[in-house]
Amino acid sequence: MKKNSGSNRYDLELLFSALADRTRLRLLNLMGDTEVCVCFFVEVLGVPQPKVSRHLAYLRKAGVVEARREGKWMHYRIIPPGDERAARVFMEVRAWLAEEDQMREDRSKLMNVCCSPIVPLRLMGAPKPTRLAPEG
Amino acid sequence: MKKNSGSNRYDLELLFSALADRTRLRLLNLMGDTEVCVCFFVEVLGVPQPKVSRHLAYLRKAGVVEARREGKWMHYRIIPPGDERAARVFMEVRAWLAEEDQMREDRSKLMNVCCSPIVPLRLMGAPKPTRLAPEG
DNA sequence: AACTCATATTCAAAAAATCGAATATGAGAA
DNA sequence: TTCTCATATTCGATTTTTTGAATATGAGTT
Repeated sequence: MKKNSGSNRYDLELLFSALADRTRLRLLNLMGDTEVCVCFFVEVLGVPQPKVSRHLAYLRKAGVVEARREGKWMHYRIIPPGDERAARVFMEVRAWLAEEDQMREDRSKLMNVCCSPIVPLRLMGAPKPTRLAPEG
Repeated sequence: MKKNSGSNRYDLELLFSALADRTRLRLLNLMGDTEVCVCFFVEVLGVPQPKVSRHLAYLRKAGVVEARREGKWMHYRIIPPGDERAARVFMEVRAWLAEEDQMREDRSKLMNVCCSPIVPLRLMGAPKPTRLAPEG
């Protein structure tokens, strides 16, 4: 991955590189405005766990998500960029994302997986996605 | 370069891949709302001509710029995406771009090069950047 | 036709990104 | 401590992207 040059406030290419990959876009879309446990990403996207982990690390290094540990589980959430311009772009991108068919499907799959009474083996006892407090 | 999958209206990754490169961002920034001749890109960015040409081709394939021939010169201009979401993101990105130091420098260098009475050899007789008509 | 000039393309090498497979880490349970 | 489970990281291989150098194209000029 590219390094953040740090010359200006926010690295444009770093952000766009982060957004230039389907798996990472799907991860961001799933986070939406909730904090999501890694195991749900693996379940919903149906990709190998190390792959999910690697892409989450990429997003972390790009500064767009943050992780929180809870026991053995890790929760990821989006952190909007501090820079105003960057934040606006990022917001628009997420709104755009949300309209794509695959992204819609992913979100409804997440809904099913976490709200259904029949829980997949993999997710027994996993902490469900929790809506984040509106910023303020 | 990635291919446009065509499933949905506009390919997100294709756009972000196009934006995930310094040279291409600088080219877009220089175009702003004017049509610019390739020779000016070469002069202002100070990079080899084939490199400029290749990146312009990339932007063309990504559908964000269009070329117009005028004799032996080629003019490039930005074409905002047809999709409303995409257009908004793209607009925000350009506004953000314009605030970066390097981008500012590039633009002022372009100003100097095309308005100064002392024209570099390379640009003798080259058609100057022309402001595009406001869309409508 | 031949020549010049601006731009585009090809080519092979270098650099970077991505991947699956295996392994490491680190927290809780026993 | 050892064991298990969720997640992270490393490894080497594959694929993709980017590059400089050389060459091709294509329009005007002579």
